[in-house]
Amino acid sequence: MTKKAERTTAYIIETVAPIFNKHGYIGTSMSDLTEATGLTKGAIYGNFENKEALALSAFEHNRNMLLQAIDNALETGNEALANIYSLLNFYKQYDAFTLPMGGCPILNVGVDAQGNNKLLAAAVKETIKDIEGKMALILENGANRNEIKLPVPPLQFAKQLFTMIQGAVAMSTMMQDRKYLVNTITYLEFLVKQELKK
Amino acid sequence: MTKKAERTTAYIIETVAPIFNKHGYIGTSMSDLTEATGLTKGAIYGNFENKEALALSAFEHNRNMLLQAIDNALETGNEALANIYSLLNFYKQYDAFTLPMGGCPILNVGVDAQGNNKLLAAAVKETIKDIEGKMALILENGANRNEIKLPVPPLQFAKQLFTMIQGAVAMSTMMQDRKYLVNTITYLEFLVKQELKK
DNA sequence: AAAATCAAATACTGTACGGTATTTTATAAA
DNA sequence: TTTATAAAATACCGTACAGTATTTGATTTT
Repeated sequence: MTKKAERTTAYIIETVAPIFNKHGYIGTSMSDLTEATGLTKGAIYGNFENKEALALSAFEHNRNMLLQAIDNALETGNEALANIYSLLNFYKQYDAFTLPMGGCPILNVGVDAQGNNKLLAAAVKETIKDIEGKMALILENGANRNEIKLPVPPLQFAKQLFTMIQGAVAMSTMMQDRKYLVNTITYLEFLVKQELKK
Repeated sequence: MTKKAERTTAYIIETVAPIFNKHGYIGTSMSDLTEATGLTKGAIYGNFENKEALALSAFEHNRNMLLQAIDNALETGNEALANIYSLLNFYKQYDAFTLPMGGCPILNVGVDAQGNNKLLAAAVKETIKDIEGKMALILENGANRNEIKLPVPPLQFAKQLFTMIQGAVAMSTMMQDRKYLVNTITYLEFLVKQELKK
C-alpha cells in the first residue's frame, strides 16, 4: 500500500491543479488551496517546498493528462493521416476535455507565466516542443511509408498545424464559444487532406 | 491648454498600460504603478476610482492603439485583397508592434482576465468582435465589387482568419520565437489567395 | 502494546496588499 | 496678489499574503 504522504501529495496536486490553471500563479492564494483541499497550510507545506514547487507539480499533472490524451489520439490507427485526423477530432472536444482541469494548461499557464514565472514558462515551452515532436514523428513515418506527401519538413508542418489548433483553443477560450474550435478544426481537416494526400 | 488632471490621467494610463498587460490584473500591484509613474497612491486614486477602473482604462488604451493600426492596414488600398494582405503584413511585425505595450493585449488580457476579472474579459470579447467586424466588412465589400469570391459568409471567413492569426500570436508569445508569426502568416497569405482569388 | 517516527494542525511571523482620510502643495480665478 | 480651488503627497487603515516553528495527532515498527 502507498504511504500516507504519497496519497496526500497526489490528492493535493489533483485538487490544486485546476485552481492554478484557472486563476494563474499569482491569482491563486495559499488560502484558496487550503479551502479547496480541506487541509491546512502545515499539511501542504509539509508536502511541497513552496508555492512555486506546488504550482509546477500542478502544471505537470495537467500536462501529463494532456500528453496522454494526445498519445492515445496519435496511436489510434496504422496510417499517419488517420492518426492526424484522430488528433483533430480530439481537439474538436478539447473544451470538454479541459473543462475539469480549468481550461487549456498550455494556453493558460503559457500566457500567465510569461510575465510572472520563468520556471512555469519554461515548462510550457518544453511541453509544446514535446507535442510538436510527437506530431512530427507521425508525419515523418507516414512520409517514409509513402502514405502521405509532405510539402515542408515534418516538424515545420507540425508547428504550423499546432499553431492553428492553438489559435482555435485561444479564441474559443476568450470568446467562450466552442464554434471557434469546431469550425476551425473542421477547416483544418480539409486543409490537412489537401496538403498531405498523395 | 489641457487641464493638469487630464494630462496626469493620460500619463498614468500610458505608463501603466504595459505593466498591466505584461503582469496581468492581479499580478500588478499598486506599488508597481506608483514606482513606475513616480507618483503616489494619492495621485493615482485621485484620477481613478479603483484598481479595476485603472486596469480597464489601461486595456482600452492598448486596444485603441491596436484598432488604429488595424484600421490603417485595412485602408491602404482600394482592393479588398490588397487590404487583407496589408493586414497580414502588419501581423508579421506584430511582435515588434506589441513590444512597447508588453505583448498582445487581446491574448494577455483575454487569457488573464478569463479567470480573474469579468469586466476585462468582456472588454476583450468586444474588441475581438470589433476586429472581426472590420475584416468582414472589407471582405463583403470586396465580394460585392466582384473583386473576390467568398467560399463562406464574410464574417465566418474573418473569424477563421483571425483565429489562425491569433494562434500565431499565441505560439510566438509562448515560445518566444517570432518564426511562428512569420511562418504562419506567410502560409496564410498563400491560403487567402487560394480561397479568395477568382 | 510501547516506542519511535512521520504527518498534519495550530498559532504565529513580518510584509505587502488595496484603499482612504487628511494635510500639504500647486494651480487658476478674482 | 490675495483667495478659492484643484491636485497630489502623506500617513494610516484593516486585511490577506506566503511562509515557519512548534505542538498535537496519527501511523508504523519493534
